[in-house]
Amino acid sequence: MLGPTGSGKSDLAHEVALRRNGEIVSADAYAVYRRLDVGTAKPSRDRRREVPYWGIDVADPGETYSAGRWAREARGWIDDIARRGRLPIVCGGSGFYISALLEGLPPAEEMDPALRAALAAWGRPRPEEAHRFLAMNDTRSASRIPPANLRYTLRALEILLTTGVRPSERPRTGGGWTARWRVVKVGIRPAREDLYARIAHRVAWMLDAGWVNEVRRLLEEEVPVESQAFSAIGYREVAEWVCGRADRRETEEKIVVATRQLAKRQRTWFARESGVEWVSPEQALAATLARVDEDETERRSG
RNA sequence: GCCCAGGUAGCUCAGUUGGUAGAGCAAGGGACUGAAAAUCCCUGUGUCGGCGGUUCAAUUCCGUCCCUGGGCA
Repeated sequence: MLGPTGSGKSDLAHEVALRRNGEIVSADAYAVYRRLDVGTAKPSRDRRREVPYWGIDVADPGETYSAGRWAREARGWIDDIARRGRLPIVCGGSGFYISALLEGLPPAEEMDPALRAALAAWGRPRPEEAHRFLAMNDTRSASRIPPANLRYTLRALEILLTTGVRPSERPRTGGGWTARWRVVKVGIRPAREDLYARIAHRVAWMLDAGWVNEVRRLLEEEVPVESQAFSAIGYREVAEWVCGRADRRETEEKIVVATRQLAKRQRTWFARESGVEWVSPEQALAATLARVDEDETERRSG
C-alpha cells in the first residue's frame, strides 16, 4: 500500500489487516526510530494490540538506519508472516525502501561510516572536485549525478572505494525474492486540495498531541540534532521552537510546507512504480479487499 | 495637520546614473543504486501603488493623490 503522507494508507492497511488476517510491515524510513512517535504518526498502542506491526521501533534515534537494512529485515518479516499463514501487508511512503524490497539493491556493504565521514570532510569544501574525481573513475555515474549533488557524488565514491566496482556497473539483483510472491500494489491518490487540507490539520493536531514534549525528551537524552532521526520532517523545526528561536505559528507553517513538498516528491516517485492500482480514498478499502480476495482465489485454484 | 521612511513576483527584498526588471523563499514539474520525511535539477510578464506632467522613451525625474510604518504636534 503506497501513497503520499496523509493519504490514509495506514488506516487502510489496518482495516485490511483486521478483515483478512493480516500483519503490517511498515515501509517508513522514520518510524523505525524509537521515541519518534507523534511526529512520525506511528500506529497507536491500541492498533498495535489489534494487529502485529513490523518495522516500527527497530532502531535507536542516534543510529543511522538504511534502505538496505530495511529491505533485508522486511524480507525476513514477510517470510515469517506468510509462514504462519497470515497476510503480509507492506504499507508506507518511503518509495526507495519499497523499491529496495521489490527490485533489490546491488550486493555490497551497506555503508562504511568511517569512509563516509572522511569523504564528507574532504568533499564538502570542494564539491566540484569530488565530482571531477568521480568523473575520472566512473563517467556514467558522474554524468547522471549533478555536480551540486554532493551527497550522491560521495555515495558513488563510497561504493567505488568499498567494492572496487563502478557504481554504474553494479547489477540490481533481487528480483528473485520478489518472484516468489504475488504482489498486489494499491496506491491511494487523494485530490490535491483534500490532501493539503488533511496535512494542515494533521500537523496542527500533532503539535497539540505532544510532539513538543517528544522533541524536548530527545534533546534531553542528547540525541544530536544532526542525527538522521532529526532529519525527519518537523523535528528540527520543533527543536527550534523548544529552544525559543521560533514560535508556534511559524513552526507549524514550516512543517506544513515541508510536508506538502514531501507529498509532491512521493507522488513523483510512485508515478513511476509499475503495476499500481490507483484508487481514491473512498474506493480504497473495497478495491483493496477485492484485489486481495481475487488473488487468494487464484492462488487456491492454481 | 506637519516631518521622515517605504509601496517592485504569492511573501521578504534588490535594482534600473531614464531604454518596461532579478534574487531567496513559496508554487509547479522532474531525478533518485544502503542518509531517502534525505539530497539534487528545471521553470520568473510582474498595470515596478493610482492619476497627471516633462521626454523620442518614465518603474526610474517632477507634481499630486492614496496606502503602510515611525516621529512631531
